[in-house]
Amino acid sequence: MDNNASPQLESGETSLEVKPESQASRKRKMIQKRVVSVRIGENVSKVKNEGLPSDVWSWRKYGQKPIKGSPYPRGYYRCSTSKGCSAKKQVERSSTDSSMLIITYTSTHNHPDPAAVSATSSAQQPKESETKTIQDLPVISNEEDLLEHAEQEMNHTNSIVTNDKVTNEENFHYLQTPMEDPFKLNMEKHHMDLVLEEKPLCYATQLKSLSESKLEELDYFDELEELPMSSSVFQFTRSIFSDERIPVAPS
DNA sequence: CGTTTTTGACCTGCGC
DNA sequence: GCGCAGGTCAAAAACG
Repeated sequence: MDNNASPQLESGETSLEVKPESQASRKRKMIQKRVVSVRIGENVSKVKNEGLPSDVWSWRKYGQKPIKGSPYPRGYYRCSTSKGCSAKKQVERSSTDSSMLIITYTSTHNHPDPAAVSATSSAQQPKESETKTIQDLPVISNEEDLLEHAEQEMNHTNSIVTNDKVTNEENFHYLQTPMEDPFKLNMEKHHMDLVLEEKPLCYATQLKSLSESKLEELDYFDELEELPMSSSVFQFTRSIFSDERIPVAPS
């Protein structure tokens, strides 16, 4: 069906391997992954969306599997924005913190940012995709849904969860306040587009300066391999801005 | 009607 | 070599 053809070619599409050590200990192949930790805490009710800088894309769920160490299943999503796009992401809840969502991005988009594209066509939004696309989005309605799930399992709303060992590859994780549906982010396709406007702005303000110039570098490195950046801000920036904003030069 | 979600089966990689 | 676990595919159902 897909043009990708090969079924388990995941490892084949991306030759960039990251941290063989941590990955090796994990299992399976090691492709370039970006792990993002999102906290769905009490803010869920106030914060309406996202947290994922990459939800400007459309994702199609293609699988779900229960994870051994975690009581929560993991959802597998593929980019549906472009047919041949190999970008994928996995969404799962932290086994230790039910209020934490672990989103793992794999591969990169081989097509321009949908938001950027539309912006381009409109000859507007010269900016990136950080704060765009909000216009088409109505308003979130699934939030309630989300809340239900979130609240049910996370009545204890942790105040600040550190990214301890929460993840496996933990390339970099940053906490946000948004919410993502644990395993049914259908909203993503519908509402995620508008996302990033409220909270991201806060960071954007300061990060922007960084991102504007660093972003390029970051992306660049992203493609190369993980950067041993020590600055938390840096990491954060990367996560937010470069996560999926990878220009991906098809060359 | 077209697209996405759901769900079970199948495949692959790793550890023992 | 076997078993376990993770990741993906594919058919059917659901949804807009």
